[in-house]
Amino acid sequence: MSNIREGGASDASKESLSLWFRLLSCHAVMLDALRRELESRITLARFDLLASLYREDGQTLAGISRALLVTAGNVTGLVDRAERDGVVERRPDPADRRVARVWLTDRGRALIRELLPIHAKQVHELIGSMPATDRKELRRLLGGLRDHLHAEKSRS
Amino acid sequence: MSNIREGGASDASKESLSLWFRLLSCHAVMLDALRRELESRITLARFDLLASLYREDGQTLAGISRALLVTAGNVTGLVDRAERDGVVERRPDPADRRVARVWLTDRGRALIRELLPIHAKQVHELIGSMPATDRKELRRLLGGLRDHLHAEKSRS
DNA sequence: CGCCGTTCCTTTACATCTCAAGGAATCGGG
DNA sequence: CCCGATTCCTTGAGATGTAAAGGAACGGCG
Repeated sequence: MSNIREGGASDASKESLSLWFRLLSCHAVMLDALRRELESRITLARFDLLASLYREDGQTLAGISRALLVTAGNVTGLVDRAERDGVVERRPDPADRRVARVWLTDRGRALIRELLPIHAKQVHELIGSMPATDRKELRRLLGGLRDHLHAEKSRS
Repeated sequence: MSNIREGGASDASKESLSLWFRLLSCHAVMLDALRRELESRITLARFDLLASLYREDGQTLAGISRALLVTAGNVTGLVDRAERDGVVERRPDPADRRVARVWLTDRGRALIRELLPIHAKQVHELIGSMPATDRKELRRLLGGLRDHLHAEKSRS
């Protein structure tokens, strides 16, 4: 009704901002708690790397970059350090000499197998205190937002 | 009903994990879009710093650390670089010689005044494509989760 | 075959972030 | 007043992240 013209944020815009701040806040607090839980064993970035490889071993660096939503340059360093510490290894792709595929070592697989349930438990402890109804609804709406965002992104 | 004993994640735990992954995904995609919009003018971390000071000028480093949910050591460097670039300045606190308070310079204030509406507009463009009803509900539920998380944190 | 555009990975420079340790100043209780 | 605990900030090492540039390999097309 009002705020058709500019000159300050509209109510809808303020509401979106508030939603975004709340999402940021939830994200930061949860990350912090998860970091504390796993930090003595592994960093969060490496956890994400190993979890992604556990889901699909032998991914290319470019694939990992897309899966983890980080730049390719970042993945190079992440894999370097993980390889140095003996939890993954690069192997050449026989069909394409540009490509390096990354595989879990036995140690890496054992580590991520051990940590995944701890991580899941921690996430559930953080979120589980919400009423089940709200949790279901929140999950549904976040899925909707995620889909909207992806649609938005592919448009540009 | 089932999954009382362990041996794989329970349904509720899987649901929590899924919720968390969706939140992570929304966070990453939105941050990426926001970064692209502002990146030629300012980094996101500095934007957060200036926005926080614009809301309340003359905060202490410890206060900024709490407001931005980052470590004190990080704030030192962030303020160092912002000061080097002339958008903020440290001034001693007359009542407590341990404390350095951070103030926006005129340039810093002009910059954040210019960027805030751009940022708000961008956030609303990203989120606004959701149905208004869902948006309101999502905002409400994120508020609930945030409060649950804070309650959880203060317990430990 | 030969060239051109694309994809894949790495490298560089730099900003951001954490944790841990430490120095300086304040505060509170003897 | 003095001393121990706490608070505030900085420093240092190292991991994580981005953007940008560049080398190497692939693939298609004339």
